[in-house]
Amino acid sequence: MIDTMAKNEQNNQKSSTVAVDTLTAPDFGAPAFSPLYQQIKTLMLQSLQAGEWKPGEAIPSEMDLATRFRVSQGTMRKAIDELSADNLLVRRQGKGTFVATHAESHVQYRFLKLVPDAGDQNTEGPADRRIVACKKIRATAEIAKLLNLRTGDPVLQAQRILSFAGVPTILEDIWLPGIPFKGLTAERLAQYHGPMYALFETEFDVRMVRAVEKIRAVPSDEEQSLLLHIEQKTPLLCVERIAFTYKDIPMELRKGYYLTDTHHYRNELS
Amino acid sequence: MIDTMAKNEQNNQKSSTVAVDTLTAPDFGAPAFSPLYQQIKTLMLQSLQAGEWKPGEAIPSEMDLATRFRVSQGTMRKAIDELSADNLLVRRQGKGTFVATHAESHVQYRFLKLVPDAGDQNTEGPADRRIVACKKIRATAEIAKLLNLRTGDPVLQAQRILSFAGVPTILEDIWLPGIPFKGLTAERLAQYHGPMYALFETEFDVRMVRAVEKIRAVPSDEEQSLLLHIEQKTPLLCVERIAFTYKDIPMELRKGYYLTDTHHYRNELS
DNA sequence: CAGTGGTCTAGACCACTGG
DNA sequence: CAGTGGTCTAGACCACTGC
Repeated sequence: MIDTMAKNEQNNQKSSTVAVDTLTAPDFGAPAFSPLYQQIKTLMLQSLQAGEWKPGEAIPSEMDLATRFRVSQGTMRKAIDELSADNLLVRRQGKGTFVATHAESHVQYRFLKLVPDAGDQNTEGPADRRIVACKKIRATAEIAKLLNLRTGDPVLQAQRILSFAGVPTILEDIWLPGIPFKGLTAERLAQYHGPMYALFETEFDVRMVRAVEKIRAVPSDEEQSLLLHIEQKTPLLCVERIAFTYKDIPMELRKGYYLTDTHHYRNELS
Repeated sequence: MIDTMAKNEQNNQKSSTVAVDTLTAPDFGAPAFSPLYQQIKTLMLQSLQAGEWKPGEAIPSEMDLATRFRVSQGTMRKAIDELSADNLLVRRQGKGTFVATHAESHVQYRFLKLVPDAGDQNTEGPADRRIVACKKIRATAEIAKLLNLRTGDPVLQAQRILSFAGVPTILEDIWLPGIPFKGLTAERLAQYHGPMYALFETEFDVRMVRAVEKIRAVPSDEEQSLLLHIEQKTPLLCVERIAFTYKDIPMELRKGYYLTDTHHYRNELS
């Protein structure tokens, strides 16, 4: 019993916190209490961002990480739990914990919420992607603002069409910041088969982690009508997306125009 | 040390599981291992559904519940954590854990994702709700299917318009199963100021917990154009929602038509 | 079989709330 | 101040995976 008590007194919350406090920013005046697992989570995020573990790879075991950060398995676990809840990590019992990736994702399109009206989306083959255009431009004021750039900064603009069962259904305009995506060409985009975000991961070390979408109903203009083979002023679902990497840095602006006569945008609320 | 070992052997996972296994359904052939905290979660759900604690009320403390279910605080905590993650409970440090409600919700409209284009939605006053119609009908095949009823079952149909800053922006058709909402009238709907789901909670003991939405772009028809003061065939965001109570029972079908020239549907992906 | 994540416990102490 | 949720630990054992 005495032995047990001694242990508890040594390994209580305060002493453990001190052990890691040296790793956190000094708190000038602000108390800003931050639990241990939060600090660990931040450190893990930095490792992810720095590319210490690549998408799809396994990270060290809970015990190894707990030892590395000098915390208990429980605390390490809580940190991983949160990263897992944020879809940055994926746990697999008996195998390990892996860095989330857009490649081998169970659902091919993690961010595409358009599904066929007929329930079974498994009957639907993979989308046919066709690159229409891809060129280097300079950021307009609007694009610069949304991508956190300056007006005139280099930007890569692409346009593509996705068809389901041969029917053109989605028209997308995509803007990418020029620096991180230096070297991306229409050819590279066209020849790649698979989710675009998977290509971003492997070729440019850019991992899309989160996105915000603004959805509106708009009438199709002339260009859209031509490309999608529809009458002018057909109502389209306009989906404006900004996708972020780690640290909430915007890395893509995408304006999608969805034909919703055989498909719909599915959303869950809770 | 011997004392400690003895305790651990008594209070290990297996013996604790047995203590609660009597509360679970017998597992015919299927191993179907279910962790303790999951079983507790199920029991909590039943209490919530039975109305043992009303929306807005505090539930017993973690320790009390842990005692009641004969589990450790840690396990009880994990059960509550999950219910909290599902938005069924709300934890407030130092005060207690409360049953989630649509009334005193920090965000007035938990399920309404339409926000003004100009960032600051605080500048926008509360929506003006106007009931256009409310009558008892019999379920069509389509409505019956979506609400899990039989064709011809009694259904309450309502129509209303929401205006922001005096501008009619949302037109909604709502269908409710007749039995649980027996006694709901146009007058009651019209005189109530506040979220409709809050009224459902207090007057009919129906708590909306989850919803699925199908979103499309459609041209406005004649009726919609008149009610929203717009040209015919103006593109509208068609939002078809099915809202569920506990146990995934559908309790509302709602078809909303949103004008998206000054507002947009905001969605977060991760 | 060893290694990984997943569950459970007991106990201590911290942070926040309100009387 | 007592009561609540929140954090942390140490240690045990279970379930799953793959060699």
